Amino acid sequence: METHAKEGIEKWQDEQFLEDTAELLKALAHPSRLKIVGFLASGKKCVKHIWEALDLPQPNVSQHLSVLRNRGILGYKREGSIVCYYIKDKRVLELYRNLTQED
Amino acid sequence: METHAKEGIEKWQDEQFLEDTAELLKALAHPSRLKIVGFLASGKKCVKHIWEALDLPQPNVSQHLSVLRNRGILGYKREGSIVCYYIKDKRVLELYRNLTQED
DNA sequence: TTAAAATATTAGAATAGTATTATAAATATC
DNA sequence: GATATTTATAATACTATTCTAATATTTTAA
Repeated sequence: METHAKEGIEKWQDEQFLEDTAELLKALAHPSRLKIVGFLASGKKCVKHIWEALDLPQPNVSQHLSVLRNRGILGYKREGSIVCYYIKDKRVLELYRNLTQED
Repeated sequence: METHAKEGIEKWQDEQFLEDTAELLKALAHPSRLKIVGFLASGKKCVKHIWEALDLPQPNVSQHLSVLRNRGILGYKREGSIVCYYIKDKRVLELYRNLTQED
């Protein structure tokens, strides 16, 4: 009576887990993308607000947003002429809090 | 009466934090390195044991170990002719557990 | 001191990630 | 429709990462 297919297998033996998780971490493993995630941790923000607040060139931010969006970390919503991004993957919020907490 | 220098500043505004954290994540953001960390999560292991258990070429593992070691994630101890690695950075254990916990 | 075992390093080619610049697309306003 | 604003995409040059194969280093034991 197995309730899960991979019961008893350690996570590090699950190649799918390793690849997916590495992809997730890779997406976060850049100062600017981490900055974006940190900025979005307090809520949804529009693109212009993001690149102005973070003091980064607009196309650069747009590219980083697309990395985060394509890996399912961010979601977005068009609101008229502006586009607003938010953190979609709850695990990422947890991870970010984990990384920012003082020891 | 400030007890910390950077009080009141959000973490995402701290460029040093962003760079350090991105480096940490980058070191973990590879399937084989994640696999090594997962294997070491249960305790110290010697190099041969690592590359045999993980079914990876010896020089490859050695290179990955050096990445993890250089970034302070792993520590090691020579014991006679063999070298044993262990997880030195406690944050990484927390991160790994965070990543492996089921939702 | 030589040989074997364990681990590390190096060199090279292939691939991937990045910033910058320029341009395109979508929407809103006039 | 013309124009301004916002965001995305493309092209390029540059740098970094990765794997593989070969070789070096360290330790132990014969």
